[in-house]
Amino acid sequence: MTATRPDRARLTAADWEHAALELIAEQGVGALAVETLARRLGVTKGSFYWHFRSREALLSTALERWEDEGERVLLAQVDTIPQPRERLCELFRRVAREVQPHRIYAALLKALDHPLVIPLMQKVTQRRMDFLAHAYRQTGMDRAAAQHRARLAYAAYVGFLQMNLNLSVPRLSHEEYEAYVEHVIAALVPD
Amino acid sequence: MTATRPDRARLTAADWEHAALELIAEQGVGALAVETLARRLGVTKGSFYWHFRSREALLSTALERWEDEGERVLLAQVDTIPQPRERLCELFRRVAREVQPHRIYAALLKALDHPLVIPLMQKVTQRRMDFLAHAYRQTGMDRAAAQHRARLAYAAYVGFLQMNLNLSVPRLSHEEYEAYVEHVIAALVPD
DNA sequence: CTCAATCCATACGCATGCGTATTGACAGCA
DNA sequence: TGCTGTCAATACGCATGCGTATGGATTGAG
Repeated sequence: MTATRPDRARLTAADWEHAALELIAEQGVGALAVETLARRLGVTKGSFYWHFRSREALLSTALERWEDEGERVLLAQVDTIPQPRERLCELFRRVAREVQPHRIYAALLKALDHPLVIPLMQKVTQRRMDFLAHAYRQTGMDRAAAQHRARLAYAAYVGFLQMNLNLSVPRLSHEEYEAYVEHVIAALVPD
Repeated sequence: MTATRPDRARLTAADWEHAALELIAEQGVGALAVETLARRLGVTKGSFYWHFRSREALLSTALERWEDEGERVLLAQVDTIPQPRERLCELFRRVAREVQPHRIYAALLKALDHPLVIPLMQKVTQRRMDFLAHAYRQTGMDRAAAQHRARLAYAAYVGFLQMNLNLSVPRLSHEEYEAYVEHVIAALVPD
């Protein structure tokens, strides 16, 4: 685990994957080009094709890495909160706070053309909606209502990301943002 | 206004624009290529560059056309409903029914990289959110709450489109879909 | 010190897709 | 009938970006 890749001359596959995710976060999946990445890392294509079979291969493993490192931490933390309603509120608040980690997610929303991105996002979406539905279920909702509410809440999340990160709809001030989050919690968390 | 372009030999700019929107709806903005379109229309590039200066020019006018023809009808119809709450419910239900017209919108959500798409979507988003905020205001909400609720509702709309049209998250049956819409209305329309 | 494995540079081939240049076909009109 | 404007076909140039081929440099093991 080398800290943020000091500039030792030789690279590893993981370095390429991290750089790829960084580039995706900044400019989207479409901007992920081999020579662009190479320039960023101070090498040439020659290096890349030693570590990876193809551009697709890099994208594939990078996305895999993102899925692994992504949400485990957050969900694990939130899962320890005993009160069901409090757990949902806290989940919403924490998700609202972490704007940075969502940059890649927002970029992937713009790449739902791509054959590698689609199944990944399907998995992630399903897992998260299941988590939400389970949480809602524990607040006393019946099965159907919990699933509908989970879908609604996750749609609101996805749409919000789309509007704020991909569009730059008139930026919310910090106060407005906090107020919005509380409004959402009031509207989507029962009682 | 020729009905769905009968195959007269000569084409007009409007034909290209319609075909462009059709292609965008099916395969996204990225798939909008000059020669692809030409093949569809049974001609070659030579024709295209008589009608348009460039690919960007076509995309630009096609998007303009979409914005014009898009939402005016729906919003005008809904705007005639006197009761504020009933107006919101009806808006939600009608939007829910029209799945087809949203295909282009969903495609544009995947193209929020593109310099022509971004400002267009900003305009459309802002206009629709203002409409929603106004409607919520008329149900008795204060200004801030109405804007937050409008943002939430529109985010839910965008996210839902993204999940259903761009992802193909486990398709909802017709009954489930209807139930979901009613759940959303219950959650997002006051009283 | 030598050798082999690892990592990278350089130079190329190739496909795609935009845009241009030139010529051709066909209409209506004089 | 000939002319002109409109629409289209063909052939090309050019840029981008992927992938390959081949050789050079560095490192660690023996």
